[in-house]
Amino acid sequence: MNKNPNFIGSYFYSLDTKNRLAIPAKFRLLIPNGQTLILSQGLEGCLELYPSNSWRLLSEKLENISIKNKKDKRAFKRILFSNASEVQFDEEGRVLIPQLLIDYAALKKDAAVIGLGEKIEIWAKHLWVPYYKKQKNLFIQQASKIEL
Amino acid sequence: MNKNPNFIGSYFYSLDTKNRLAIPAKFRLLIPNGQTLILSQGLEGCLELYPSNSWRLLSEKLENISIKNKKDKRAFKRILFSNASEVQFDEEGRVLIPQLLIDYAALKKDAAVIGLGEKIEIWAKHLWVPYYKKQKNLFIQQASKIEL
DNA sequence: CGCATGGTGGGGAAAAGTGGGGAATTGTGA
DNA sequence: TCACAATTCCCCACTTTTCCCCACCATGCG
Repeated sequence: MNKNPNFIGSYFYSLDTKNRLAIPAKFRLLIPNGQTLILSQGLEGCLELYPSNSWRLLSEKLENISIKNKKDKRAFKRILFSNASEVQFDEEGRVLIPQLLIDYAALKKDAAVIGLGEKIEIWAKHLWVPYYKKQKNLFIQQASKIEL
Repeated sequence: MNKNPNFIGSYFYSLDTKNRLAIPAKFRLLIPNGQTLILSQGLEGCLELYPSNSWRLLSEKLENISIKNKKDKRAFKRILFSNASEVQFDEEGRVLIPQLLIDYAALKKDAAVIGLGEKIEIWAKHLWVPYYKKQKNLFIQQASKIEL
């Protein structure tokens, strides 16, 4: 049951006035009932949503990174943890997004929810669309070099 | 039930005129009812708040730590313990912070409460914000090296 | 059509953070 | 021993946020 989830696909949903965002039913089916999720800042201005297992794996990985300096290591952990937040589904399968993370990701009404295997990314649609367009060409170039 | 707590996330609360500081409800839920907490000096000018279990773990760790100089070890322990203070929640989930520790952490009205797994750190906001900004870059450099 | 499912929206109760009054406690010095 | 001041603690009150619940509507499918 607790196999690694495999989130796939993109969905365009809307954030309501109470900062709630629906998570696709297909994704919810991959998450054990009642389990909490970790919502965190991602790279390129998106948010990352992890089942708590996956986040634990990630944070252990990050913590074992070789940072020589203990002081840097403490700083690293502080940033990692302070950017994250525990969230859970309401009865309708939505998640309440903390204001801090709304601001970070510049979320307005329209949001994109992207399945990326073990994690789910959440983008402001106005950021996702140009990013997608720009990267798509790059993707095609790269793909032609790669054997699939 | 008494599993290791796992405090996650950052909250910006305010210290009132009676030196009381709210602890996030999400954190309180992880602490058995009626349990006292240990508040002590942390590194980089913050305060550390431990559930008594975590505090016990910390002091055991401290015993086994290898500091060549025994004198340094004693000194470190003295500072840590002498400034530590037992605190408990009032009816509203707040904690009274002793004047000594207020001064140590340069706490003004605005405070940041950071969940770091087994412990909670408390920062003066005016210290946390620049610290956060500065360390975030290091974090991004490290994080972008990691594949998940 | 009729029913089930999935996303959206909102009312309202409950919880959470903030502030302060005032009693109880503690400590100090006369 | 007493008086006084400072501190701590127990309440209560107010505002905002969160959460439970229901209702609506579009879609898909037998």
